[in-house]
Amino acid sequence: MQARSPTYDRILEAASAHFAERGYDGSSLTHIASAVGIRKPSLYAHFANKNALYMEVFKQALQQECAMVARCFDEEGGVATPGAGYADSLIARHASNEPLHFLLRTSYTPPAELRVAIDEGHERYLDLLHDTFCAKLRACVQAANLDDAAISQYGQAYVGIIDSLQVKLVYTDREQAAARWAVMQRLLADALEHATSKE
Amino acid sequence: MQARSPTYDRILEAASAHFAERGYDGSSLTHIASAVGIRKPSLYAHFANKNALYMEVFKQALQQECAMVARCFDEEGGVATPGAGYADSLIARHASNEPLHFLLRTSYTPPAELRVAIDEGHERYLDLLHDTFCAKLRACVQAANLDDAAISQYGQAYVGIIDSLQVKLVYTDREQAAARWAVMQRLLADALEHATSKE
Amino acid sequence: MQARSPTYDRILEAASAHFAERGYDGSSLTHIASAVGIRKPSLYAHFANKNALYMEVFKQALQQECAMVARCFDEEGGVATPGAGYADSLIARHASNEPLHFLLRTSYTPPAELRVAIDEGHERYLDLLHDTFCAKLRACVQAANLDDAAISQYGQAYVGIIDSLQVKLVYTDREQAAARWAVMQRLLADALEHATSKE
Amino acid sequence: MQARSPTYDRILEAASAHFAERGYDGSSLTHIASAVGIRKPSLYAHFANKNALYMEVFKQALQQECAMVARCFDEEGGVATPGAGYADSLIARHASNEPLHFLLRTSYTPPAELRVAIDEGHERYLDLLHDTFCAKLRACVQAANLDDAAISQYGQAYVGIIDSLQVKLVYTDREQAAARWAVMQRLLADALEHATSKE
DNA sequence: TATGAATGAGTTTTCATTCAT
DNA sequence: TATGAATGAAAACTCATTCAT
Repeated sequence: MQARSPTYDRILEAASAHFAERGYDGSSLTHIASAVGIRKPSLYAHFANKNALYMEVFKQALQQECAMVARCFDEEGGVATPGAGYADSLIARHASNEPLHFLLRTSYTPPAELRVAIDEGHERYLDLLHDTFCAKLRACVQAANLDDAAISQYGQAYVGIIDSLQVKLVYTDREQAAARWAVMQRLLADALEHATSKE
Repeated sequence: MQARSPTYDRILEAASAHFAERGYDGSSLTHIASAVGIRKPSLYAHFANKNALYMEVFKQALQQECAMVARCFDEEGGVATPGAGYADSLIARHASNEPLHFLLRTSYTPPAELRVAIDEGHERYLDLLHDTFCAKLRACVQAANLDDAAISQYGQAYVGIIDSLQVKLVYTDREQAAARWAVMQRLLADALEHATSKE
Repeated sequence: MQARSPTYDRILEAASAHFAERGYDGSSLTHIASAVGIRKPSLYAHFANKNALYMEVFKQALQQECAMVARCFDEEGGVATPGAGYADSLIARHASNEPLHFLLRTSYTPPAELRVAIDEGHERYLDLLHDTFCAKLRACVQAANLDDAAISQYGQAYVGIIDSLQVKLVYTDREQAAARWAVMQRLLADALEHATSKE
Repeated sequence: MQARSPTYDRILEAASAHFAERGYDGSSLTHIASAVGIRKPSLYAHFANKNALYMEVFKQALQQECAMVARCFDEEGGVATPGAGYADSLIARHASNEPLHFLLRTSYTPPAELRVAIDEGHERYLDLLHDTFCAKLRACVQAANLDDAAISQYGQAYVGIIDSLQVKLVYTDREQAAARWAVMQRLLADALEHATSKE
C-alpha cells in the first residue's frame, strides 16, 4: 500500500496534475486512473482512498518545496537581497511544476475535511521560509545592527512578498510574476539598505 | 429570470456563502436551495443553471468590491500611506463578508470551465486597484517629483501587497493579516518617503 | 377552456409541429409554449393538460384528413385509377403539412396511455378510406362485374398502398414517395384492368 | 464495455423490449435496469450512455433482421411469389419478436438526435430487401424476359408491400396483417404473371 | 388570459467505494 | 497488482402541474 513502484509514482504525478488544475472536488478518480492508463479500482491497490491519495500528493509536494527552500538559500551567493534565489526559483519552476502548482492551490483552498492537516503543513512551510530568511539575513548583513524583532519583521515581509508572488503565478503568467518580484524586491532592498545604513 | 425579488436575493446570499466556503464543485444546488428554504427545482425559476448562478454571484461580488475600492480611496483623508483605507477595510470586512471571501477564493482557484470569464473580471479589479492607487499617489504626494513609470511601479507594489494581504486573510485570520499589513505598509511608506525626499 | 381564440390556434399549430417531430414524450410543454411566445403555465388557460392538448391536435388532424379524403375523391374526375387524387394529394401536402405528419406518426406509435383513443380514430380514418375507395370503384367501373367481396379486396389493397406511401413519406422524401406511388399504382391498375376485362 | 457477458445480453434484451414498447423518450434507464434485476448505475459498466445502448439495440436488431432476410429468401422453395417466405416470416415472428418490433418502431419514428444514424441503417435494410428480391426474381422467372428496369420496379413494389405489411403489424394484429398480405400478394402475383406471360 | 414562483417526481449521469477474481 | 461488475448516494437538470395574482 505504501512501497514505491513505477505505477505508484505515475499515479502521484497524474493526481498532482489533476488536483492542481481542478481542485479536490473537481478531480475524479476515473480521470486520474485514465491518465495513468489503469482502471479506477486499481487505484485502491495503491491508496486507501481519495483523501489518502490527496494527502500523499500534498506531503510529497510539501517535502519537495521545503527541500527547495533549503537548497535555494544555501546556493545563493552574496546576492543583493536575501531570498532572491528562492524567488527566482519559484518563477522559473512554476509553469512546468505541477506539485508546486498543486501546493499553492490547496494551501489557499483546501478541501473542508482536510483543512486542518493542510493548514498545519502549509504553516510549517511558511515558518521554514521565515526562519530560513531570517537566518540568512542575520548572517549576511554587513552591520548586524538589527535586533531580533526587526529581523523577524523583515522575515514576515519576505513571506508576504513570496505570497504575493505565488498569487501572481497562480492566476497569471511568469512574466507578470517576474515584474512583480522586481518591484517588490526593490521595496525590500531599499528598506534593508535604509535600515542597515541608518547608524 | 432577471428582475430582483426577495427570493432572488436570498439565493444569491446563500450561494455566495456556499461557494465561498466550499468552492464551485463542492457546493450543491440542493444545499443552497435548502439554505434558502426552497426546493432545488425552484432555483431554476431564478437562474438558468449552476454556472449562471455562480457567475451572477461573481458579478455582484466584483461590483461591490470595485465600489468599495472607490469609496475607501475617496474617504481616506491624508493618511500616512495611500491605500491604507482600503487595506484596513479589507481586514475589517473579511470575516463577515461572504461576497468578499467568495471573490478572493474564486479569483485564485476559479472552476476550470469559468476560468476565462473570472480571470477577466479579476483583472478588471486589479487594474482598478492599480489605477486608483496611482491617481491617489499622484495627487497626494507633496513634491510631485515622481514620473509616471515610478508611480506605476508603486502601484504594482501596492497591488502585490493587497494580494499578499488577501492571501493571509484567506488562509488564516484577521490578526495575522493585520500584522502583515503593518509590516508591508512600513515597507511601502519607507520606500515612498525615501523616493520623495531624495531631492 | 375550449372556445377558439388566436392563441388557442397558435398553440395547436406549435404543438402539432413538436409532436410530429419528436413524439409525445419527446415534446415538452415548455418548448411548445416558447414556440408560441407564451409561458408554460399559460397553456393551462387553454388546455386541461398535456394529454388533452395532444388529443385535440389529434382530433383536428384527423378531421382535416378525413375531410381531405372526401374532397379528393369528389374532385378526381375519370382518373385512370380510383384514389389517385388522394394519393397525389398526400405526396403534395406532406412536406409542409405538420398535422398530416403528426397523424402518421402518432398512428404508428401512439403514447401508451392514449393508445385506445388514437387507435380508434385511426381506424375510422382507414375505414373511411376503404369505403370511399370502394364506392368510387363501384361507381366508376365500366363493367360493374365485380362482386362486393372483390371490391372490398381492392379497397384493402388501396389502403395498404396508401399505408406504404405514407411510410415512405414519413421516413424519406417526396420524390421517393412519388416513385413508389407510380409503381404501386401500376400494380393496382393492372389488377383492376385484368379483373374487369376478364369476362 | 464491449465484450459479451450474460448481463450485457440481458440488458440488450430488456432495453429492446422497453424501447419497442415505449420508444426512446418513453423508456427510462431505471426501468430497464430494474427489468434486468440490477441498479441503474450498473448499466454504465456496460454501455457508455442511453444513446449508446439504444444504438447497440438497433445495430443488433438490424443485423438479425438482415440475416433473416437472407435466410428466408434462401430457404423459400419454388413459391408462388418471390419474397413470400420473408413476408410470412414477418407475420409469424412479429408478436413474439421484440427486436423486430423495435426495429419497425424506431425506423418509422427515430429519436430526433439519432435520426441520421438510424435512417442510414434502415436504408441499408431496405436496399438489401430490394436487391435480394430482385436477385430471386431474376433467378426464378421462367422466361427471363424482364429487363433490369422492370425487375427493379417489381423490387420497389415488393418493398412497398413489405412496408405496408409492417405498418399493419405495428398498429394492429397478426390476422389483419395476414389478410393484407394475401391481398397484396395477389396484386404482385397477378402483375408478375401478366408480365412474364405477355410474350 | 397570462404569469412568476414553486414543487414532487422523475430524468440521465457521475462519483467513490467494494468485492470476487 | 489489476479489473469487471456492481452499487448507494448524490449530482444537475427537466417535467407537468398548481396556485395566487
